[in-house]
Amino acid sequence: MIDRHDERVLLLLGLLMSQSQHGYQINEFIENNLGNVSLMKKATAYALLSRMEAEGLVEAEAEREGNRPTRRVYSITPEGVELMREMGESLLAQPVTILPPGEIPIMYISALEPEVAIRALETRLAGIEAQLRDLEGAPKHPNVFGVDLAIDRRIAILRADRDWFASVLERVRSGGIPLQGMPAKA
Amino acid sequence: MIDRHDERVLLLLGLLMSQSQHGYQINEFIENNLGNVSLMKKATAYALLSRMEAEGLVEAEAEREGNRPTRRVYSITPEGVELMREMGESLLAQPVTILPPGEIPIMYISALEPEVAIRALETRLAGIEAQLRDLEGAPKHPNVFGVDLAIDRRIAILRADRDWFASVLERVRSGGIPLQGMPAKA
DNA sequence: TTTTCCATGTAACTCGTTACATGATTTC
DNA sequence: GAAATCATGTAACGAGTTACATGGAAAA
Repeated sequence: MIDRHDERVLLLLGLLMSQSQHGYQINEFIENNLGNVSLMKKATAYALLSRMEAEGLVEAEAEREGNRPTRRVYSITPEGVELMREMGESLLAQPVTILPPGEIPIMYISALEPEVAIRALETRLAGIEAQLRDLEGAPKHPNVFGVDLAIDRRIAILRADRDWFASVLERVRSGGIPLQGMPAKA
Repeated sequence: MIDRHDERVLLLLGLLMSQSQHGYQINEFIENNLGNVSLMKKATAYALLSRMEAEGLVEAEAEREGNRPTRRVYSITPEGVELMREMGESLLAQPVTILPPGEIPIMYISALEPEVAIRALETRLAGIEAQLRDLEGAPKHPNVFGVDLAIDRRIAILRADRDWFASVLERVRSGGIPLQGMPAKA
């Protein structure tokens, strides 16, 4: 079972690999540049960083600039580099179960009235296309390792989803999927 | 923000729509037939059902067969039917953010040694193809509403993922994606 | 002068899972 | 006689999010 947790550790290690940073900085970067890749929140990042410090994956050095709040600048340790190497490989190799949200309402399409189903599917399609435009038009990060690559994958998946919904809509319109509405309670 | 929670309510309502059932029965059905669509666990189902009863979406009737443990047979109420109608439509219309797991290691592909990356990608591809075969060969549920439809969507998405990984592997092999391994720490 | 930015951290809460308790009964 | 099945439920735990506390500095 691999989950988001390991990926978050990997993400932090990777960010510290390119340069030593403090928590605030890391969180800003994630919010500003990686919104399409990770949803990790500030509190989680801070907590993970100090846990990783306890595990020896990173080490912190206090630093004060002017009289701004003291900041803890984290650097990756050799153990961290080693773990990143291992995780990078093993997580990449591991096929992940994509159980996309939104499967349940699909199961029950046939319980909807035809016009209702068609309207809902049209809305869904429009929404997916908006997401696609958003991703396709997202600012590029050519210098920041493979963010663009990761986004490219999301685009590929989204396109497949769009095409799938389009074909279902078509089938519903042409009566290929019989909709009977809600049957009376047994 | 729609999440898995609403979908679970919808799932339970839908299951009770086709027939009144008790918790154990529902859980068995999910485990045996809906493993590809929902991962909801027993304890969650039981808790949700009693919460839904408190909300008036379902009602329970105690029933004892022989001297087996008494079971609580749930039936959907008119309020439940109404909610299901609403949720079915709104959740279907709502585009969901697919933030597939596995994006982070992709970001860091370029930090791997070429042979390592290629090996990992090959493993990943093989794993995805295994998942695909598994889904494509999954037992059909022609009588159980749209399970097959939902699985069809997963297949479409998985195929896109497979193709994407295949093309990345190709690009890595041909040097289209430069891999430099881990840079020395700054 | 009030708001926003910097910077870290804690506390409360939500949601779901695992594991356990119970007790009779059929199966091995 | 031990183990799995039926049937429901509770308790403990884990992971992550929201919201808050703090306090100086810069910006509106």
